[in-house]
Amino acid sequence: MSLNIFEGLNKEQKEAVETTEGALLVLAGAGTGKTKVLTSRIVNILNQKLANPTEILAVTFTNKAAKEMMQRVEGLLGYSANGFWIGTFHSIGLRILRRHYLEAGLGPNFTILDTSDCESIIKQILIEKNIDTKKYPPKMVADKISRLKDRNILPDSISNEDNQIIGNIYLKEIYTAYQRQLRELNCVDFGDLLLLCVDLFRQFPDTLAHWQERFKYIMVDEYQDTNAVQYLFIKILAYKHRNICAVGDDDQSIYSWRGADITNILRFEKDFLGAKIIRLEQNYRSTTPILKVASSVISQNSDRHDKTLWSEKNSESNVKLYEAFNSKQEADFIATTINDLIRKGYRYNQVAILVRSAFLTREIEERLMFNAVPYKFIGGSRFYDRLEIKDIIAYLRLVYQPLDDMAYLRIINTPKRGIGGASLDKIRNYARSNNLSFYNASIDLIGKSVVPAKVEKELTEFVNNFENWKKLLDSKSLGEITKIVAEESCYMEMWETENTVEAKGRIENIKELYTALESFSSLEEFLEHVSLVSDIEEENEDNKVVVMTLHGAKGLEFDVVFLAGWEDGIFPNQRSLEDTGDSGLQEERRLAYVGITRAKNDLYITFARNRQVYGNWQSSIGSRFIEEMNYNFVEKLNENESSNRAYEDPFINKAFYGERAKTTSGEGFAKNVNNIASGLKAGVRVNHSTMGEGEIITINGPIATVRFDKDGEKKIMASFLSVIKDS
DNA sequence: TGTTAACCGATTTTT
DNA sequence: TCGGTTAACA
Repeated sequence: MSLNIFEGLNKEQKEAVETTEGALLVLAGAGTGKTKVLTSRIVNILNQKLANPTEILAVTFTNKAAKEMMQRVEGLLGYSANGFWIGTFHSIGLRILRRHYLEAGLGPNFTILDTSDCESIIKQILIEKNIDTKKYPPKMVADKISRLKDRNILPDSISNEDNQIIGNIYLKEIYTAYQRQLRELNCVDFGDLLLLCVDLFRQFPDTLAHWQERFKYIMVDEYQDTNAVQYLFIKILAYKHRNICAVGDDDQSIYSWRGADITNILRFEKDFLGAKIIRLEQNYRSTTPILKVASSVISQNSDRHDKTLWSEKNSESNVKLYEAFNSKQEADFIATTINDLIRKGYRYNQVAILVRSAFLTREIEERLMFNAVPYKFIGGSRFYDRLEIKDIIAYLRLVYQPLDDMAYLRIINTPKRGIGGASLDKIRNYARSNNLSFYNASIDLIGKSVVPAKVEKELTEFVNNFENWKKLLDSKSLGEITKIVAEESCYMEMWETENTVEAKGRIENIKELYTALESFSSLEEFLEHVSLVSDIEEENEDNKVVVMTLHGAKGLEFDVVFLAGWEDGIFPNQRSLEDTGDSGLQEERRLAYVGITRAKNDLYITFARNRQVYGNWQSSIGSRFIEEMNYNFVEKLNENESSNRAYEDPFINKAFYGERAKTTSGEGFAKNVNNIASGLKAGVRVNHSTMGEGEIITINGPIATVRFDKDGEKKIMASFLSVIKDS
């Protein structure tokens, strides 16, 4: 057993596995076998008896990655890895918080709120503070707080710069109120899972010492995606033994907008002095042409660890580039090409279509359907996020924890029980003044005639139901209990009476939930799973083409990949450039790199010169990333085809085939092509849905300066303007 | 309290 | 264009 873990490892991989002591950064390019290194390394440490399984901490970002690591370790060891500290950052944080909940200022059995729960709390706070939620959407504010948490900033330590004004008050006030509210509800959000851990370590040195002592070896996967808190969490824990191994690829850092800080990986050597760096550059996934194209694009980025992937998989087949006249033609090309591939012996599930934004899949899906290509879209709404599932889970949460006001509020009037805003206000007041949860207040209120008799009757039934359901916990399985809950609450009936296709789907989902529940041994375990895991395990190995966003494809590989919608403005995404300038462009480029390196054998890149966006046609030019590709390895599929030259605009053709203004933020004529095609230019009278009519003064790419008849000069998004035709 | 009409706004989403 | 949210009604 102990000998064969080195079998099949290349020199660098072997070195990484053998380097157990000190700080080690493994720069693992796409497809270079990083999981293999991590798992072999864990097993090597165990084999050498350097540590017990519980003294090794291995953190990942996704449950999927954690699960895979677990399974591969088990495969190498030959026994179960249950009890190993292999998990996502959040699940590890949770494990620690559960043990130290009092020190962390939490109650027992605290619950984890999802993003939408958090947003509704923020919304409540904004309304209470008289802030216009149209001007300051709760989602935006929640996002700001979440980013602060990513950076290890609690309300007290917020800097002046970060303490923005929201309406008439400071962000700090909202953040403080939010945290107070979470604690009152005995809840944490995702950010808290790590933030509170780090804070706990800061406040309780003994507790920290215990964990520092314990974890002799620490490993971090996808290090390029760590945020400041995660970095701190790891760094603090590694302080005692100083054995930290980070594995990642700065070129695949694509989550900065979620707080990931690429500088963590870029400055690893400075943070961990004496750190060793090992580069894994041999790629076992893609053919040489694919890697050449990937390298040529990513090498345009300035802020990166230099490395070059190579492969022994040579191929005659270059990367294929297809230019479509419009998005329909692009989608048809993809669908018919897939059908050709199937005829050549490929299976549907070897093929993936990846796009920058989810809206791009709409037309593709339509043409796939038209051309009878079976597909599945991955990403969309997650199982546990579905309305009906969240409702049922709210019932279960309230069975488990009567203090859970969020759950109560969600379902008290679902299905309709005639308990609306007015009655709820009375319950809320009673609960507040008696310091009770909504549920307990409801129990108290029965017989007090505070609420109308009809409401009181409904409340009685509601409470009685819950008391009965609680009694079932010991005698029945979770699936059975849930079925009883769904039926006795009349929740199922609500959908059954609707009798639409949609309602039928919801009923199916709920039934699927019954089944899924059977694999959990306790309600507690299930509720924890729901909070930290986004989806029910998908075991279906359907033979279908996969359609998803580039972000969703990270970590996956396919024989054939189609990268669609490579148009400037769409990819790289306009907003990304506007918001974050050059660093935004670099991240988009990394996204391109991630997309390209998903392909094992065949890669198709497509773009459409005309595309319908939000109902109106937009003209675009090819993505600048296309021009960055090494053309020795690119085959233009329709270079001389004249049939799709219906849109013969010499200006646009020049923009695509000729030189382009070399700017990072996309200024210059290239981006104005869209505007010119839609008739937007200086001097033209335009209409804006809220500002009314006005005249364009200047226009630069997506931003137009317009003198409005009513409000004077304003900068406005060009896409929101429509040309007024003179009569 | 519940239903309908207009209105706005619109990337990416591992936990 | 489309879907989610709000404001106005019945």
